[in-house]
Amino acid sequence: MIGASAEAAQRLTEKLDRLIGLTTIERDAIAALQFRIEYVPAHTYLVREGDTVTQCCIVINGYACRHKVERAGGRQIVAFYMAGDILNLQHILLSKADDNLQTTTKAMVGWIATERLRQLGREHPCIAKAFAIDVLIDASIFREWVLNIGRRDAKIRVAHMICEFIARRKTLDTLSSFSMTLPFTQEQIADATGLTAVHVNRMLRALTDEGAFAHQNGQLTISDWKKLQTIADFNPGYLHEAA
Amino acid sequence: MIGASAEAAQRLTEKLDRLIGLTTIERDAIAALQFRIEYVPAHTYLVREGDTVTQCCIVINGYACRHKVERAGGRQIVAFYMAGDILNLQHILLSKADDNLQTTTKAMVGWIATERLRQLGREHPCIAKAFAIDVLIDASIFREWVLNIGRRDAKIRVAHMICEFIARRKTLDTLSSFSMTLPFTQEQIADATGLTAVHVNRMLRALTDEGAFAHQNGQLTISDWKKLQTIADFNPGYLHEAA
DNA sequence: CGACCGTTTGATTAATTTCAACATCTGTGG
DNA sequence: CCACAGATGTTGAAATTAATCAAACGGTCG
Repeated sequence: MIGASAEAAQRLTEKLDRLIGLTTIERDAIAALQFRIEYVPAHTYLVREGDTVTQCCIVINGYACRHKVERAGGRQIVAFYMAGDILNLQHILLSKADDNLQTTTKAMVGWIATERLRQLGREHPCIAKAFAIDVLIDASIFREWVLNIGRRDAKIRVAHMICEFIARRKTLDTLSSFSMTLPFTQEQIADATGLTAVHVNRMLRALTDEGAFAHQNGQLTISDWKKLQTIADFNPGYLHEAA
Repeated sequence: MIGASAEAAQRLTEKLDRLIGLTTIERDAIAALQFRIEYVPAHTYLVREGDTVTQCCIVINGYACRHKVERAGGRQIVAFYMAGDILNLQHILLSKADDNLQTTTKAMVGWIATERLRQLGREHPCIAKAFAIDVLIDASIFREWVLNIGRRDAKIRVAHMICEFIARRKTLDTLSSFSMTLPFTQEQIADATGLTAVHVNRMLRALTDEGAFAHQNGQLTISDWKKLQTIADFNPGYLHEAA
């Protein structure tokens, strides 16, 4: 059993190590960071649009999302976050939040001053580089979402979003058949794909019918990962995973 | 009359200066950069998805876009670029292109090795910071596009996209009434908003009818900039312009 | 002039939303 | 342990939005 702050540091180390590889010195520097730990229920706002933000937030366990709201009240989720993800690295350089960060499940998160991360980046250029790469990959994902929502039909769109979630969680194992929990309500999938919950329900049904996957009670079973990716027009290049 | 490479440096200086303000030393460092100048026709590919990229490209005049294509052939423009914009700063850290860069009009562009920009960033941390801020603002714009395409109806979507273009071109003057050239075909607007050209045409008509703007031959006349922004649900905060 | 590209318009079709009802699951307090 | 309330999931029918198909119009360039 390690302390909660150490666990946050551990998650961050794993993530950055995956991105560029870390030396012992850099690992130690990250391990020395102090995170303020917070246990929050589902649907808790971590940052609101317009806030001036001086703390970065890392997910230790649970899930969170980033979303924006248009005038008529429609909500669009623009990103999902999971263990190890830093929600708002951008606040290292931009203080004003232009959207909302909210947990989607019960979660454990860690907070650390943006100034502390700036200092870390100055002292360890490779860590600064890893932060920058993380931001660039996020941007690449946003672009794929624009394509997904703008040009793919509802069924493929939902399948693609699920593929991306799986690809980001799986981290490297290459099983063709597996099972996992989908920690989203159909309404959250709808808000992420620009559809309605009702239509997402029908598309999940259609995907199940054609054997893309089986699902019940939020449990998703993939019998043929390659096939699902084909159905979803999913090509993971845009995730820029360490090969 | 200055040399073309110097003009590229000039545009870049203006842009970075707008983002964070530059010292004389930094300006001189940018002025010392050598750009390889290229005059290209409309619809020229500058980078293709899958390319390994070792040069960054800056627009000196004309317009370009970034786009992705889905399996069925649908094209989605995910960003527009104009004079002073660096198209692909991301290749300073990611070598693989995950989408296409293409001019939309005849254009003059300047190329410079990513390694040269990395060196510049190492020698001038403030320039590195300006690069990072530019990337972060781009990411913020992608997120707004996800919202725009995912949740706003066609008319507002088109109006919003036009507002963003105007806001990025206007740079600070606060006229309420003005006129400008829209350098896009209706098909390009369609590819950027996730609609068809036919429907864009009808939405432009509807916007004209309700007095959002007048337009003919690609010339756009705005009589009430505030009103257009209201119609478009356009709030420029996400552009993070230097206030 | 004629070909081509982009724009405009109308009619029809397809995809998705909306509305409404009901079913199922989950957590909580009695 | 059960009953209940609230949230989530499911289904059907109608309404709406946007796409598709098709044709004509307008300017531009060789």
